[in-house]
Amino acid sequence: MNIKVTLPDGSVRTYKSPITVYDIAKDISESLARNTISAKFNDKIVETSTNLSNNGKLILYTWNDENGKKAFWHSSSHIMAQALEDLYPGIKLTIGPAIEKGFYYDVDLENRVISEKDFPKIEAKMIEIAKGKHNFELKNTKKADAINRYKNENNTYKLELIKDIKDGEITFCHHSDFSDLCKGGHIPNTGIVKAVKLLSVAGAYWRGDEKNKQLTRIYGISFPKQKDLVEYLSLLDEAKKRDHRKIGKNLELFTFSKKVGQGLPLWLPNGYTLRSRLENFLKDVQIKAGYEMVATPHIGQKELYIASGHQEKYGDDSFRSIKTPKESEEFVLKPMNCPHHCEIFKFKSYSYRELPKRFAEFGTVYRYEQSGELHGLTRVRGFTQDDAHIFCTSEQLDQEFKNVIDLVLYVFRSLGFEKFTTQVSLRDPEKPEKYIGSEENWIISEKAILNAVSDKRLDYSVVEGEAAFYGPKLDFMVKDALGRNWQLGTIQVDYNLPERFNLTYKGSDNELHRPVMIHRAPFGSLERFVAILLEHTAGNLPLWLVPQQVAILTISEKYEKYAQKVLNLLENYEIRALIDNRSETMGKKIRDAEIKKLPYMIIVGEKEKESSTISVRKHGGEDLGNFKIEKFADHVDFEISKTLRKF
RNA sequence: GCCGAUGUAGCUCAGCUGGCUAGAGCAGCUGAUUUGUAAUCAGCAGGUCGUGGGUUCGAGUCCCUCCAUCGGCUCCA
Repeated sequence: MNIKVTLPDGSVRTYKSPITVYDIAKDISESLARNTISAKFNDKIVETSTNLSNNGKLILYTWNDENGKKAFWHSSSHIMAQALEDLYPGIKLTIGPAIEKGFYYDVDLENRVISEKDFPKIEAKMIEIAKGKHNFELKNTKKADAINRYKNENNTYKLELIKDIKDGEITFCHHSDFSDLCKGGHIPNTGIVKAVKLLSVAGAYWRGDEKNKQLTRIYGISFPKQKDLVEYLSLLDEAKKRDHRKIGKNLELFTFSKKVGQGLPLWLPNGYTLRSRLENFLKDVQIKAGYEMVATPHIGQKELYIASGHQEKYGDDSFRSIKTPKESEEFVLKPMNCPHHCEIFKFKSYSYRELPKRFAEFGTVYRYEQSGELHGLTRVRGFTQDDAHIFCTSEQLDQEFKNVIDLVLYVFRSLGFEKFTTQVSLRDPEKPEKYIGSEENWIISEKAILNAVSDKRLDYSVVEGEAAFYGPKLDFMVKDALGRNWQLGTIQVDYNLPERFNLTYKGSDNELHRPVMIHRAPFGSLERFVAILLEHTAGNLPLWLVPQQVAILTISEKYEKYAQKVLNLLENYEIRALIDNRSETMGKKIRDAEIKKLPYMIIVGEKEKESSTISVRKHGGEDLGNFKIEKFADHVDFEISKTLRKF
């Protein structure tokens, strides 16, 4: 029997069935066959050794394809599992998938411990196995046999996995004398793996549930060439240099103190300048967008959070309430601003004509994050949200939501975040007890968000179970230097708090109606935003934002007066500059200004003083030559206008 | 919170298998130098080696507690 195989370019080839993926690749070209390490047939990942016996669409993958890497890394995790079984007999294997960069395997070591010191011997074992060029073979196994095997091994994890798979669909992957329950997606043989590096060891709960046993997870990465590994490791090194914690220290932006407490950032003068510049930027934009600034205290009575539902939801896991001399009184450090803003809305009664009301506040909030979760400025216990709550009618919801999206996009563009993803977070349909509010309201709000994102043509993904407990949300995610995703901007629809706070407005029908509330924060938090911004720019902040834009370097102390004059003139053009008049060489002053990442260096000496000009050097080394000060100011304006456009 | 690792001067780091008063570079201070596009020279000062306990004749070094940090897991209003 003949089968027709359609290739990605649309061409159709006819083969005698059955035929392996490898043989088809070979028919196309020898080199393709050599490089093909995985494939997809009719939307299902197959092995290169898989026999095809019906018509279908075939995509061949090499190392250069995402799916090729996936098969490569997944196969590498099998090799690691074999190495681990060899070195630590009796361990229990659980799962070992490929991830975005590399792979891991979760094992139950019982009472043994693996630490980084053990990596070299595991790596050596892996390479030894790889060199054996063992073929990966996927074989069907009867459910009963699989169960028997893992019963003998006393591996409850695998038994749990098998329970959920139908008989007839259970496959094991074999290579060398190793085999593992596996649904497939392997490279042809172990010999293709030439370079291996284990990266870290960590605890990970079985099935991701804190209540389950904690297993040992070993992360690793592998490559088809040693050179690729060396390149990857140097890339990792480079990324580490962009770590905002390091840059924050070098540029004297922020610090932490053991005495003040973990997760409580202290902003240094430079950091404060940066932060307040961001605040002012957003303040201006928001005023143009019809927001009104408000301010609320850092604490509120416990009753406020009982009313909002936060106390019930988070009370036990947050900072405990503050007692006063009065026995019955309890205050809570505010973990969010919404309840306060609801009370602001209640200050007076609104007519539908006055809506939407948009109350904005840079509100500092405190959340007791688990100690192991704290991370530089990206995850802290005290932070400032660029918060606002929009109270509007149901009819206004769609438009308001879209306006907020536009605002977030403007903010991101002004700060150079071109690469971001958006995520729509909905309820977990399995766990309704996690959420408050009526079914009907959830449906309306989820629909409003989905409408808005498709209307705005955002590239979004939908994740169930990630919603806030009071409503669904749209998050803007940006990666840090090491590729970890962080949520920055967020927009959330909420029908519940207006209900709980009994918020109303007078409609055109002279009846009272319930407003809808939108929670939104374009930065998310100033702390996290600054962190990600630093990692993105490696500390080379946008010119309009950087605390000091120019260093005026004097050739010698004789030119201090002229430098002062230049500084004053620059100030007239609202250019922020400092003078370096130390008794140091020009080379030294330039070096220091470079390290501090000042965008411009102005050099003043005899020449400049005589001609009333300045010599300008750009950060990074480019000599821009001699300028009149007005011309330089024009240049700076022009450079700023490249990133900062009018809202 | 859990698993693993780390913690030496303001910063970056050295200090081998426990053995005289714990070192270096940068930053700081003092002085000399008055400089033309990424480090001028000299001198000085700076550390109860994260904390508390233990083992030992002797601990920066070994063991335990706690604290903090890093990489993950879980969590993230």
